[in-house]
Amino acid sequence: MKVTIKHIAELTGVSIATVSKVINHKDEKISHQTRDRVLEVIKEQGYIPNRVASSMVTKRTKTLGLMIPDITNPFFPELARGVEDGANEMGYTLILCNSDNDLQKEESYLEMLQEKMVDGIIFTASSRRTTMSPAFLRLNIPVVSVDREIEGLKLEGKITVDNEKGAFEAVCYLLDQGYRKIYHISGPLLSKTAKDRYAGFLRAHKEKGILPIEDHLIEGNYTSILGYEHTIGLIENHVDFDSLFCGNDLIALGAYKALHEKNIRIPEDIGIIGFDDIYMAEIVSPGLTTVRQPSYIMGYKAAEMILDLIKHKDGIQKEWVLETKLMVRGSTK
Amino acid sequence: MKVTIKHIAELTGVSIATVSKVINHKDEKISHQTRDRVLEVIKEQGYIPNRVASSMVTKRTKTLGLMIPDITNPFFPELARGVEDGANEMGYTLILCNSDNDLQKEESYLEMLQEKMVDGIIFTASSRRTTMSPAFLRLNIPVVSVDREIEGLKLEGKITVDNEKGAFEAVCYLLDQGYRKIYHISGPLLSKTAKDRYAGFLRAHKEKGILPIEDHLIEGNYTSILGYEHTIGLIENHVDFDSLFCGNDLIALGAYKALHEKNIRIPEDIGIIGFDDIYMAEIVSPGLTTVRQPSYIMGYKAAEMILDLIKHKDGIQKEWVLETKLMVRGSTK
DNA sequence: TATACTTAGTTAAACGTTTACTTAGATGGG
DNA sequence: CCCATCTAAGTAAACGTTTAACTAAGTATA
Repeated sequence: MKVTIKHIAELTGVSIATVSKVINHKDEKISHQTRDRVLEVIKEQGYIPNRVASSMVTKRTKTLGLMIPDITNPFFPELARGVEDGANEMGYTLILCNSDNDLQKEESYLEMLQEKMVDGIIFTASSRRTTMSPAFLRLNIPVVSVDREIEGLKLEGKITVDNEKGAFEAVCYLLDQGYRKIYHISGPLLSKTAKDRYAGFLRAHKEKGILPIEDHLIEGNYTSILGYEHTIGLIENHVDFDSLFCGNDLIALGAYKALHEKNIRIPEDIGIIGFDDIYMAEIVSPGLTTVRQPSYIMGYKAAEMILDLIKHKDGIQKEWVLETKLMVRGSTK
Repeated sequence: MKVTIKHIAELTGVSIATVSKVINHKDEKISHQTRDRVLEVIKEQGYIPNRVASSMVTKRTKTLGLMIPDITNPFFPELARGVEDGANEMGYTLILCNSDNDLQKEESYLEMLQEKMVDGIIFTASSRRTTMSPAFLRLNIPVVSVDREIEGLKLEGKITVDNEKGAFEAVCYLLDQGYRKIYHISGPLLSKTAKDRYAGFLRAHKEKGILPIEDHLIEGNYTSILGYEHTIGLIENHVDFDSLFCGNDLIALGAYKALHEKNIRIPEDIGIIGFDDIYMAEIVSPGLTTVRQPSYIMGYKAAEMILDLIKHKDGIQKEWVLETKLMVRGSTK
């Protein structure tokens, strides 16, 4: 049978309240002798506190929910790691939810998390989500969104990156290097992220006076498969392009594959810029020039912020727009 | 204030037991009318059951712990996805723990998981773990180990891959293709996984009568950094080698980088084989020949197995040794 | 008509903690 | 010596469920 606080109390010859107090370091009013005796019995019995019982009364589970589209997408492990490290430092634990960009799955996970009484949720919205469901709005725990934002919704906290500016700088760089026929393979355009990156792409052209480029947009879905296929498409249709600004690195790596297959050189024939700076961007040859997102930091900050919200700290900054950084490597000349 | 089963009972005019029964579909003995009325009130009030409270009495949290070294290592997201999908199908939820191959962190997570009363733990041991701590042995919930096993320990369940055979086949393939000077950059050799792969490497040479190769082993740590550095080392020390059998794909990709930098062609000058078949193996150019591990399936099976163990199903298979598969791509001739 | 059985519930204990409140005894001040 | 204060505990309610045991009313059986 499992040993409980009650057993410890009996064995030590004190009340359970006393045991509870020493466990929780509320022991200013406990004498050294009793405290040491309790501690000794706890150790000898291998007592492990039952946190579900204490959650019952404290109404805190010390658990956070992390909802992301897919941990298998290389952008997310870093972010998840950041969240986990931040949470862990404060003694919190993380429930992982992969929504697969599926709104229904997202909803059902959201409900599960509420049932499990998590103290807060860190949320990277499905790229298909454009609005909030009633279930979401009914949520009475803090939520902070990371990376992707939902237009028109006020969440408690928000951590994003300046996607428009990041894209703008990347495309400016391409233009400055002399590339003139840039195509953009984007993510799904109903997500704000993809829209913002496209907006940066447009503004760069506008400011540099390079036009028209209306048909230089190809909508993808952030996967390397579509990156590959769209690039193959461009080549086989003899489209005249000299560079690719990809909505993320996965798309860019798909493009790499297509170009390699067609024996087109990077960056001599075609320049490529990605977005995210996933782990592989550096490993691949040539190294992928890309817009770095501080994904680990985003996760870490999200954890910090949600913990502050949970503790009702005030005066905290509830919105962070982090800076991107252009990482110039070998895929651009 | 949060709405509880008690409110629902009052509003409907029945006892809380009745409400509980309809919630849990133990309603054979409940009339249609009351059931519908209860359901209606539940909906209208937006009632969400408090699973912490029910865990208290059922002694089930419907939560699993997943302990892995690092979700940031591309091998693990797939595995984690498999676990999550398996767990989710049965209404279970996953607590993610990254041990960083740090025994102390592993211990403290283990304790946390016990405190949170998870119903079972899926465990990929730290590569540094060679023995089980008392905390681990005290565990009174099912544990299944995936991928890495701990020598001399009997866990309830075990899911592995035949690493020796996978390595054997890979190295045989290299030898069959005419490669004769194969170096092996391994993982940390105190892990059984790394040892087994090395054993396969040795056996292949033995069976093909190619010897001696005692000094063809370089110990790495499963990171691309060491893969890169060791390869650079080989080249700069003018070691005579014609191919690399890498302990995992990350090492192999590090080697890619080194070889590209030194303008050495793959596979013409140097052939490379990796292990795992991570996502990138296919994307990279040339495609990486590698030993595929069914990581998603391993995770999924682990989830299945632990759920069976939790339910005390008997007659279940408690040990799976899955097959690897050599994926021949462009990095070998 | 008495008895047994069925139906549709209700009652109350239990799960393992935390915590506000109480208490018994010791100490100190006037 | 009496009252107030302090110290080191103990008491018991509460958290929101589940579930075994009970019950009251109706129905079928002999």
